[in-house]
Amino acid sequence: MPEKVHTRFEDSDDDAGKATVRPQKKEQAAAADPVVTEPREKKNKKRKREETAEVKPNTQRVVIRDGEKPRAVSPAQEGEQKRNVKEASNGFNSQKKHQSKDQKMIRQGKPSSSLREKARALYEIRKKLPIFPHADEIRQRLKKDDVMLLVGETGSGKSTQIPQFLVDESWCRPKTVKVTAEDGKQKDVNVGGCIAITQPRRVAAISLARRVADEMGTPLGSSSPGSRVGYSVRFDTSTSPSTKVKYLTEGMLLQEMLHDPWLTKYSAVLVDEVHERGVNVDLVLGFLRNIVSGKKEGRGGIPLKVLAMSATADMESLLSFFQEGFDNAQRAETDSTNASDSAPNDQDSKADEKQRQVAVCHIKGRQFPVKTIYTPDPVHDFVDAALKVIFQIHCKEPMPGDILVFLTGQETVEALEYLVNDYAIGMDPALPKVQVLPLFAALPQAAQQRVFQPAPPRTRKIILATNIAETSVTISGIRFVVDCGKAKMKQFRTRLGLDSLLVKPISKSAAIQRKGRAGREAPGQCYRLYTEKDYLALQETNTPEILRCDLSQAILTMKARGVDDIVGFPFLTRPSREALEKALLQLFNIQALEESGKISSIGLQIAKLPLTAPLGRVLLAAAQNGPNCLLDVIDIISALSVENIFLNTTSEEKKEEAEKARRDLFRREGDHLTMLATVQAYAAENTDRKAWAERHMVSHRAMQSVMDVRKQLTTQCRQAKLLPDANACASLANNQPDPVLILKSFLTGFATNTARIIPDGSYRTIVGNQTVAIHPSSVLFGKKVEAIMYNEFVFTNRSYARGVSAVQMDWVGEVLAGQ
DNA sequence: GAGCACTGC
Repeated sequence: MPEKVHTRFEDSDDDAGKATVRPQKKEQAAAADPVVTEPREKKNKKRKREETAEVKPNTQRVVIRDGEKPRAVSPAQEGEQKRNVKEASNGFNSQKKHQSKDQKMIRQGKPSSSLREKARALYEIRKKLPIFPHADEIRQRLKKDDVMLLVGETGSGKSTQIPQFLVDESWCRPKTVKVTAEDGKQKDVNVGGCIAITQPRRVAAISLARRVADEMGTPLGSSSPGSRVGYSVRFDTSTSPSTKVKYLTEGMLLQEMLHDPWLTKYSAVLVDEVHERGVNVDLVLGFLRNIVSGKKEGRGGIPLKVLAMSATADMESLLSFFQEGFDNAQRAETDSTNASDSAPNDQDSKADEKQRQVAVCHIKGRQFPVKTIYTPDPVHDFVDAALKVIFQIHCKEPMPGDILVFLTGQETVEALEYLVNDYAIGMDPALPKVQVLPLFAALPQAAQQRVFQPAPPRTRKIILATNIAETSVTISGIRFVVDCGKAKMKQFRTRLGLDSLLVKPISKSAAIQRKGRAGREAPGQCYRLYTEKDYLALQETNTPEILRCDLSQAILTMKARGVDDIVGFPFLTRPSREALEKALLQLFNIQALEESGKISSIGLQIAKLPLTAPLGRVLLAAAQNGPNCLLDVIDIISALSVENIFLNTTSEEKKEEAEKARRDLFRREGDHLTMLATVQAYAAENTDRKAWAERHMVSHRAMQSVMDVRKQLTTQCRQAKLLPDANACASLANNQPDPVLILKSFLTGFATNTARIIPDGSYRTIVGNQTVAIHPSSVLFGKKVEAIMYNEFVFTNRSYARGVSAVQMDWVGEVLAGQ
């Protein structure tokens, strides 16, 4: 029989009970305070003593330099990150004379003395984190309840500390249970033993893992079989057989669920940065709710602890989300017990009731006060307003103190950059100098790095940034924030099937996040280029991505993980019926779903690929056309799945230069074959790829990602027997690409993304008859062909097709007829 | 005549 595991309480601590809650006024008020009452502190001390006594040498707690999670500096630094991780995991900081001894100990799974020392030093810093006094409270609550929600402001230390608080809890130990397999047979399954912490970004997952490994005095990831801390992100997984704490991206956890829907490896899943509300986090939360509120058959009944962590206080919706899951389950259970007429005994039903609570906990962050200054009147031109505020700050406020300005996009950043530099020329020479630094994603890597370098003496840095500085990048030295109150947002319009990229007001929580950037190191000031009234009228939180995007991938993800009834899936925010239906239809059109709505074998294959559903379909279609075609299509898809492989051309002369440099890569068939030529030329370059990229005005950084994706896709296609082994492929390498076969493969996934030319020379979509223009970045821009196929349909100033190739009407007809 | 930000065995 499966080991029956009910969550029981080893103690009925009133204190903990009070804190465990449905939303109660009292508790929230108490929790909002910076907390830490006398008695609790004493209790913690006692608990800590107990713990120290039972700590094994390699569980020694450790470290942290400051409260903030060790965010990497820029997403593009990832390559460097990887290298750093490798260095950290190979060499540590051990002195040479200790190395062999250390390595021996590491092989045995024991921390070296240098690791322990480092950990001990870090422990002193950890102790000062705001979260630290809450360790016992968090342990108590999770011992009792399966679900906990935690609001931990920036700098509270939640992402690094909580896994360490929990890793030695008794419920965190692996157990062997009997589980009924699909074939009806009973089999032994190991359940639990590891804690997963999800992150929205790869850099965060890796750097958190590195920090926590240091704190725990254990080597990182795959560097040693005894390593207790690891991470898993796309292209880079580093874990060991002893991994107890694993940082991973949300996408990676979803991927793991494809093979292990019950997450049997894990005793707990901590979902971090829930407030960012990407699609993946919503899916993860839905799946987790199903697990915690169900019977956990696949886990032999062993609970999975779930801790959702957020930086903003909006926990109401999450609370009712999980509570609703428990309530539904309770109701279903009561119904079935009543039906079978066997009344549960009192104790059990009481236990069940208590088990189905959701704990809530608030932790104050460590943040300096930031004064907010609003404009008295609405601002019409925020670039102009920002210019004035920048110089007002610069003239009035003492040094040091850099200024971070939030703008909407490259265009406004560059406009303001020009204005500030222009104005600075006439500035009083007695004033400190200014250094203007633009920061946006499309900026080349070297230019992005300048933002992190210290300014020359007597110089104030003025960083003009897009949203990239809101979450992805942390810059030190900022004391002043100027917030225009707007951001460019992507919104998928279901009815038109197009993405819009429009400037929209930000939410209150985004405004708070931006403001917070001024108070990381000292008290700061935030100048909002809008009125207080406007602020108060802002939407509370960001619109969840699931309401703003094409849902076909999300739905395929659900179907592939056994959710047949999409309408019955617990969405934290439910998308519109129209959006769901549109996505189902789209999946049906590419044969990923059967008519019944069940996932097809094609759909299952697509779901395993790290691609959007249409691109996955293209890959499978290409496989039907033989290995030659598949290899070429993989090259193109790889280029399509990274942002712009061609460098931006700002000036007119640069543009000409670029055209010249890329002439040999240009293909008249369109962007797809041009990308193929580029990827193949880059891959064939064996001496200096970086120089090659520079010569051709191609982004070396983007091409490195292309090669990563290409490798991943090739490996997966081999595993799926869609491609012969490497040797056989090598002999195909020199074959000439077949443009017709390649483009027809693409049409299988993109038949509805097609347009034909009309007599006035413009293009109209074949399905829907909407006007669409070829994007200026396309090699077909300004060209007139019978019909076009495109990967993206985007609205900015007008409707643009991006990723465009020329096709023939009869090819489109063939594919559409086939659907 | 134009490119918010993330992410995937």
